[in-house]
Amino acid sequence: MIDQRLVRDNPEVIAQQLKRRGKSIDLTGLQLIARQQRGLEEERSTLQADGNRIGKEVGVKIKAGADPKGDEVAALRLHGNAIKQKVAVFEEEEKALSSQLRDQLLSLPNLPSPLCPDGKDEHDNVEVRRWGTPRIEEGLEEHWQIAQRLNLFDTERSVRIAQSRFVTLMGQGARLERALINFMLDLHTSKGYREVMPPVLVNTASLTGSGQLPKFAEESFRCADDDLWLTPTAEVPVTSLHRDEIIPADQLPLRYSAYSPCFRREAGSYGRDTRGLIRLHQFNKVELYWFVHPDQSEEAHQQITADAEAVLQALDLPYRVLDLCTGDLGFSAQRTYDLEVWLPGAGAFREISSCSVCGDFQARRSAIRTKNGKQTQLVHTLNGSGLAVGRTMAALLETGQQSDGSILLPKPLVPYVGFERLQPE
RNA sequence: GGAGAGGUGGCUGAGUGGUUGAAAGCGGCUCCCUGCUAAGGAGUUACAGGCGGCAACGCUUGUCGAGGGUUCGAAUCCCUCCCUCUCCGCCA
Repeated sequence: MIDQRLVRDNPEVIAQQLKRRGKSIDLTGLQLIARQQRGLEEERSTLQADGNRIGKEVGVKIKAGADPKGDEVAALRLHGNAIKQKVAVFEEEEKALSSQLRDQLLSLPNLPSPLCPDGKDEHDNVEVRRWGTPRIEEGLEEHWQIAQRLNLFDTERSVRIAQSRFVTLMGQGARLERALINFMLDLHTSKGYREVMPPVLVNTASLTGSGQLPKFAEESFRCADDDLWLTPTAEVPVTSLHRDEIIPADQLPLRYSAYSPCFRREAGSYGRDTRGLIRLHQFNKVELYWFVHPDQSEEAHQQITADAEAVLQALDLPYRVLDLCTGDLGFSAQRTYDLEVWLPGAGAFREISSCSVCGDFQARRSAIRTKNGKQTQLVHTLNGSGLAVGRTMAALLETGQQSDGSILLPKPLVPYVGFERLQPE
């Protein structure tokens, strides 16, 4: 959420920054609401101060021996009642304005960082570096072909169990998925991340706190009878780990690595990635999440990205890093690095991690602050996939394919999986 | 699902109508003392909004789970809701 003081005092700054995202928003209405609200607040609190004074006066007089039913006290009561009525009128108006203001503010995306490259859509993203040598060959299979051939999952039966876009991993496939989760968590915890396994059902406040609501309700699965949703990413529960908290400055940065299944409706992606592990309603992800002092988010962003890259490097998977342009930035992000892994079978780079710095955007929505001496201030938050597990498996399958049809796994993974290569069972 | 108890500041925990944003303790911060030192003393310390000030800070409003109500005045009384804990039942 954007600071409402900015809306009041410098709405043109917001408009200008949101324009970089490709959104032209007229904020004069919102500014008016914000200013009216503040005006009412001023009048109301002055009145309330009068009312409080009368209340005290009555108490003092009665204690001093005045007749509680005498004229003097009765006059004060009358005055108190009059004030009360006026306050009620102001209050009602003020509340209406406040909730309007809040609703609209919650629907505004974060302002892009000044460092974020300007651009319209994904074509304007800036490649900042590459790692590894992409395997480019004719005749390589795509991961879903390999998975089918090696019997790693069952998609048809998954429709019976659930729907399309669900997958049931089996045998070596299930084993590999599990190994990858462990591998990633071990790698991150060895660098000081605290491991987290959060609830995957989250309430509305949690989804609002990290920015998925109110705008993206149609992307999440909801439990109709409860105030609960299936989490689209561990970023949601981990943000709310510290919702409404003041974190002592000496505890920052807090760095978490959370495994969770993730659930997304993928509304509006009908024809795309219908086969395999790329786009599913349910997938596994290991998420990295930082709460940092506001001065440190810039360096933290570099570090969290490096920590995500470390997984790809350990698995020997070539990738490139994109600095997302303003037009491609997610709702809560200020700046984002996407990691795209090379898929030799598909012959393309594919997003496997998204590392974002959100500034105080989520912290303000979630009331997460830190305190240094007397000063209370909002923390900054960062998140990054470390990594999307299904897509990692896809990359491993395509990268490790051998001429005999087996799949060679990277060495560091072997102790986790229990075998060196996947082959027909 | 049944019965009961309870939700108060960063934490523990007092407080049942009057100047209480709230005792005490812990923790934090500042300063002091120091030959009895894994110590002692003094002070300070909630959050959010608004106004004033370059600032230190001052003034003011709201907040004792949430929302309503009674009252000149509510942490305290009434109503509704939410949540937590304990016991019983059921169950991974």
